Amino acid sequence: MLEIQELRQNADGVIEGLKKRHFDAQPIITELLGLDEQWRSRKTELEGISAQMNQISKEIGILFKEGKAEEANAAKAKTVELKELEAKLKSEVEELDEKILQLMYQLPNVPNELVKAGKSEADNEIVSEGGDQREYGFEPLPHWDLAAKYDLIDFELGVKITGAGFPIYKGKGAKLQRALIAYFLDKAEEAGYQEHIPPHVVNEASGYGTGQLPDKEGQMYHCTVDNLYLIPTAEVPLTNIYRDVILPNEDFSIKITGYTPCFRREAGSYGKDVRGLNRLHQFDKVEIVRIEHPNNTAKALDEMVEHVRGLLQELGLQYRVLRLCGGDTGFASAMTYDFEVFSAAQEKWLEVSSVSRFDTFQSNRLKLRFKNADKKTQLCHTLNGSALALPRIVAALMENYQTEDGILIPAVLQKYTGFDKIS
RNA sequence: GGAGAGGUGUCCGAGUGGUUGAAGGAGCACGCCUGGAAAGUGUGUAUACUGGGAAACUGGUAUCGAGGGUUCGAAUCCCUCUCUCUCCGCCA
Repeated sequence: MLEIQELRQNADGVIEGLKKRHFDAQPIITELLGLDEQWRSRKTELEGISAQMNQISKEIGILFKEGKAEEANAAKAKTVELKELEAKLKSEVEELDEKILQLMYQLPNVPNELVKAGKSEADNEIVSEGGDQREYGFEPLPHWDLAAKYDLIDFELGVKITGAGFPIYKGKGAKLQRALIAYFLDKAEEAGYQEHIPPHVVNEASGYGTGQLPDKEGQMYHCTVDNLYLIPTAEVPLTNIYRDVILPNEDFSIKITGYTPCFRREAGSYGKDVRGLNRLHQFDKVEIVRIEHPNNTAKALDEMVEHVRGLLQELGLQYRVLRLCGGDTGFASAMTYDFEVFSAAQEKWLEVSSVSRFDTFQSNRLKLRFKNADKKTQLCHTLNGSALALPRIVAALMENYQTEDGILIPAVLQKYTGFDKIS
């Protein structure tokens, strides 16, 4: 959520910035500022009345203490009218509050200055590329065929147990998952991220904290009996660790990581790119999360991008890094880098990581702050990224490392898998 | 799941209707004291919104788990929810 102060002081800047998303904020912000002005005047009025009420109550207390019951009762009569007025103003203020909040929820984050305007993924900028395209010398199989051929992943069995999008990994397929998770976590730890194993279900407050609620409710599985949500990403529990936290000084840099399964309903996305591992309802991911002083955000983002790049390089995958254009950048993000690996067998790029800076957009909701040099509280910046999401990495590894008689395991993973080839 | 006890500031802990944003203590910060330190001593020590002020600062409002209610007035009384602890039951 944007900061209302920012809108008051720099409405034009926000409107201009949001144009890069092809988002016309003008009408919302105009309405918002009007409501805000009303809100402030009502609020001032209300507080004046409350002050009077408090004063009278105090006096009544003193009168009773002095035994002047009659005067006290007379004073009580004065409050009747004030009380009515107070109630009326209070409900008006609350109503305005709610309207303002609903409008605030509709405004996405303002893109960073480096972000180019654009409508869709077609406008994303490729900022770097690495790795070589694989030459096969035979007709490569897509991963779903390889999964069947070597009995690594059983999609149909998953359908029987749960439904589409919940595959069952078997044998070396399962071991490969475990190896990747361990490898990613070890690399994150090496880079200074502290490992956490968070809950895989979260409460409503956490959903609001990172912005999944109220809007993206349909994306999450909801356990209605207990009103808990299955996490769509570790970002939710990991970032919410710092909900309602005020860090004591400005000397901080928090780096945490965690592996979790992720659950996404993906409602309405059937039929497109859903084959095999490309889009699942449950998948594994190692996430990295940072909480930074605003001065350090740009550097932190670069470090995260380099971290992910390092993983893809070690895995020997052909990849490219995209800086998303305004229109493709997530609602809460100020700037996002996507990582894609090339699948020669599917002849397309697969998104395997997304690294974003949110600046104060999340921390405003989370009430995550620090004490600055002036002893004032100030919002922290949050960042997060996948390092990495497993399914498409698995798909790319299987496809790119296939030979005619098996699938090779990249050198960095062999100590985790215990085998160097699947055949 | 059943029964009971509780949730007060950074922490401990008072407080059962009235100048209580909240005693007291600890911790922390700054000052005094000291050759230096300890001890001692003084002051300060929540968050948000809003008004005034260039700022230091200052007026107001709200906040004692959350939300409602009673009352001129609620940390204190009533209701709902939630969390923690103890006992019983169940159980990996």
